[in-house]
Amino acid sequence: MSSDLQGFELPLRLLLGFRVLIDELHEELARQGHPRMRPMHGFVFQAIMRAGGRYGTTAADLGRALGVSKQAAGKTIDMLEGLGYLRPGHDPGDARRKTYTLTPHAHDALERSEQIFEDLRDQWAETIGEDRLRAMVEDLRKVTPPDAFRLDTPQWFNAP
Amino acid sequence: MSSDLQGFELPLRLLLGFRVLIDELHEELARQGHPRMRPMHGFVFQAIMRAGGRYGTTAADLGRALGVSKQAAGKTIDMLEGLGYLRPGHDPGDARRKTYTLTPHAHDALERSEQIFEDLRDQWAETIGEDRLRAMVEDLRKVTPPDAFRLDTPQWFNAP
DNA sequence: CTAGTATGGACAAGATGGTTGTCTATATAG
DNA sequence: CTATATAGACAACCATCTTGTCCATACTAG
Repeated sequence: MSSDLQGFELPLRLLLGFRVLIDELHEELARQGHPRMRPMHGFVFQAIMRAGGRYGTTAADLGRALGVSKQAAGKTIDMLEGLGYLRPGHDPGDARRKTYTLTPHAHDALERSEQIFEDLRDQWAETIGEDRLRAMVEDLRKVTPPDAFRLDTPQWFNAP
Repeated sequence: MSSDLQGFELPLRLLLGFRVLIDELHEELARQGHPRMRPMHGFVFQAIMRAGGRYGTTAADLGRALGVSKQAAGKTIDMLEGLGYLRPGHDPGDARRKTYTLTPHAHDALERSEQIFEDLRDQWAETIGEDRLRAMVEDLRKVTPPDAFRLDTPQWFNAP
């Protein structure tokens, strides 16, 4: 980055760091049988695991978890179901709820993501040192909200 | 963040760190007379300053600099011109080029952004320590591309 | 000088991914 | 039993970026 960015360097490096990890994750995921996974799908899977109830997660649940409308969440669910990552079900105690749970294919994607992130983390540790990397994450925890799972609008940096 | 994210923590914290800075920047910018500035406009201003020629930057220049189509860049330019951040001009040596340069209002926004980022940086330094913060940026420099000004598609984490 | 090629800008159409609003069916609280 | 809240389906709309086409201007090789 050229010298004239000065004050912009901290945010920019954070964004670039994120991009580097995410881009490499998805290159590798594509090689490992998940070519259609998109950058946010891993987060969506996590949200689906945690947001729902006993019998799975509904579009409304997911929308609340991700901070988007239930309609937007519904479209994401349709796509993921089409890709074989979600399986529909129902809640025997509430006939309104159309639930979804992760398929084995989705669990495979999550496990591979974990492994790939771990490998990338190890590469970073080799470059900057394990202690420094640990310090970085620890420090970031101190300056970011503790439980920010919602990213609020996924297009937040384009949003009006 | 709950414990089960494990490997996702590094990328997530990087993204959250970026969001925290950008959100606070724009809250403060709004207070300081720039309520319509959007998260990427600061980067666009930087790109406009550096991407063009002697007489300013064209939509095609900007598109190349940002990694988007010239049409998309043109729409961004239209919006920024409408907000009073860009002034049209022309290149006396090339009648095809419709150039744009930053207005004083845009320079004001850039200066205020610099100042606000500096203040936010100081807050972080107070929380985690000046040395640790410096180490963080230094380390991120080592693991990110040196001159990545292009963010390639601005919607990269939604892109197909 | 001229012919061919490259580039800037305008315009239109389409994809994507989000929004709000409305409707019906089911649940739940009083 | 009635009133209210919520799930889901459907439709309309909006924003942003894309591709493709077209014309005017510039550049380069002969």
